[in-house]
Amino acid sequence: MTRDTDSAVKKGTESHSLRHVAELAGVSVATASRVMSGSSHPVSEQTREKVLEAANQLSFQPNRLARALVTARSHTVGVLVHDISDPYFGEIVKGLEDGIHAEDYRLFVASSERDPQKELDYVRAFFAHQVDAIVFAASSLTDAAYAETLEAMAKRFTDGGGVIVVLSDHLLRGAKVWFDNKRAVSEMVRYLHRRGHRRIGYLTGPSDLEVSLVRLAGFTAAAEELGLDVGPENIANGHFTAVGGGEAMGELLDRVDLTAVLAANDLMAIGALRRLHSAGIGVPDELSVAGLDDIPIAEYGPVPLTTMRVPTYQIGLEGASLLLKALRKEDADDVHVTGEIVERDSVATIEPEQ
Amino acid sequence: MTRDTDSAVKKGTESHSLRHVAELAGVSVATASRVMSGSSHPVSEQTREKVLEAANQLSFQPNRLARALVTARSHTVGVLVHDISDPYFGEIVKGLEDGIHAEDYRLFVASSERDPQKELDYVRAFFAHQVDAIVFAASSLTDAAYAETLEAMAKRFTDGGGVIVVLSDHLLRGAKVWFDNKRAVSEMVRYLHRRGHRRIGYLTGPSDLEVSLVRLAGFTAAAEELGLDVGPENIANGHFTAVGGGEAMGELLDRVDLTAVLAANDLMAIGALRRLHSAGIGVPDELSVAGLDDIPIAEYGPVPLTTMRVPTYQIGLEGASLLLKALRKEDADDVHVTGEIVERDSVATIEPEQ
DNA sequence: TTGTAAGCGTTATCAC
DNA sequence: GTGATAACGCTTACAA
Repeated sequence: MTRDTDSAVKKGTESHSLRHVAELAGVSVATASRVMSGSSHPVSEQTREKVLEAANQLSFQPNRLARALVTARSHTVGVLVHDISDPYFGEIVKGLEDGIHAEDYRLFVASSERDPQKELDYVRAFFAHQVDAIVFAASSLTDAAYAETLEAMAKRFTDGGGVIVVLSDHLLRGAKVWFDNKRAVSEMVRYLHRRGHRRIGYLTGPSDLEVSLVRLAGFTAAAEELGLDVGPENIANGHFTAVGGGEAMGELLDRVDLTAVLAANDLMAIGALRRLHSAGIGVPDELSVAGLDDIPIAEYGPVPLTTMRVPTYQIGLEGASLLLKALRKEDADDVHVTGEIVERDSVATIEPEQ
Repeated sequence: MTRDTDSAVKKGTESHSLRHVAELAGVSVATASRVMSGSSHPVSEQTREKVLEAANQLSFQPNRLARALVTARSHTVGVLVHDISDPYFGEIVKGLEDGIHAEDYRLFVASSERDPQKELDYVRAFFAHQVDAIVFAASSLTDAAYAETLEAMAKRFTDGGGVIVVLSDHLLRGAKVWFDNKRAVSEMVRYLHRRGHRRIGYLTGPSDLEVSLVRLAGFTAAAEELGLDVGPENIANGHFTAVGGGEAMGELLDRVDLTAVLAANDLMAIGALRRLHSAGIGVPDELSVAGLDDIPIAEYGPVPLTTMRVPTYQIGLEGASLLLKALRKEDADDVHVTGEIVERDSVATIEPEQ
């Protein structure tokens, strides 16, 4: 019961299968496959050329889906981010993509918007599409039911040979590219201290986000270490946005008298900057402001922001490298990347008091 | 020659196939398929429940690759952008993703970096992965060999039932979401004119990019229409970056005396802003500057930038809707989206001269 | 309403 | 060095 044996060598517009190539080359499908897949199985040079010629003539493209079905390797990777329109994640995705392109892997991208349900949906969808690896670019959410489900799913995935890479603090274990958020914040606090600041405020992010907690820990740890007098009144929280930063800044302004404010991320710092601007408070003359991340906007804000550069592109690239290694069953250590302080104009050097 | 009939109902950690579900439910694979795929083929309520129960117990996830192989629908879409770390594309991708998520489509993302070879590679890879549709988010490149190859590939793709969506000026035809770049620039010129400006400069982008040409055409058309005196000396070109904009601004400064400068995009405008700032030229008091796109940075620049908002998220969303319609063989008209001018602080109203 | 079996486009096993 | 042919996990005639 053949379908269209006759149409064998029709050089039309439809997509051709290995069978067409084989027929045109006058060889078996098996042989054609061996040539096209770069198999190690021997094929005579003459035959190889015939096949290549036929494939070329038909513009043959092997169907990766079919190949995936039999090899159990889809050559696809799923990456989960919080928001793909955020350049932070955009850079990571770019690094990942550049890293896996060479080995001919493709990237599925999903933006969860920090919605636990959506996040689980996307991971499930990745599974359905048989991705070889999943990259969690963002930190995990702190929803209990979500955590449990995700962990169970991850276990099945890795047990089945799937690779998990995390590029952030995450409840899931897997190959990890590691930017030490706690240490980064501590370092920024020490930097401010070095510039003479003693009364320092902190704008923290939403407490249901792991990063928020970690970064906050970095602040309190450094404050304690340096013997700074920071109580709860020195800390205000808001969303990881400019608006959130502005509001938090407003709170702090009402509560305490400070010489410097550190924000949990640049967006919040920019919001703080704008708030101070509209309140007529000069930066850095009356109050210093520092951020964290060095997003593109940081440079162009009302006052060029002093912040710490998180090497996002590199994180993506290292993640890709780790992922590829894991896929090859090579083991590799977690990678630790470090940021560096980018000094711009938002922090003043002052005479230390007390 | 059965493989592991015995392991039928093993509730382990490996991934299960329809066969396992069928065996656990005590039905045939066909019946299980009919339930899981939501087929219209009748299945008794009792059987359906048994199957659902079994699937649930095994956490069964249908293998989309296998399904795609037989239905010739992969439920994947590829999107090609110039740079995924650019929020312009990030927003589009987000809109696309949100739009196709509901219908359970997944998104492959590829960043071509405007490299013709890379772009073709990615498109070929999309084909190999049997995407149902390809979205060209960025304008096409103007390389002749590239154009020819791409056109041939596109023809084969659409002939085979593939859907092409373009979200920008593109050599390829397909469902189109349309932002009239020429008109947008013209409108900005008219806006500057309304604010009293007569001596207007233009910072244009690289001439090997279609958008550059189209936007430039918008400038010259409006200038002519308004009887403005703009010769070649009023136009400087540079890359679509802040650095490029700064350099182009420098050129203009050396050549002509202007009251306003329009940049082909916001990044260039910001570059111009910075250049003017360091040259001690006040914006908007001494010179007005306007951009185009309304990227996130626009608001936070040295001077909040007056520009035109390109509804990127909406473009993505409409693109998704068009794509879904085409996939359903419904026909739909191209969608025309419009931008609106966002007035900030970089443009002054002046007394028209001459 | 259910089941049997062919087939999607590959690769892999086994003969020759 | 080459070729049949059985998978991979699913859908879909066609039968029953």
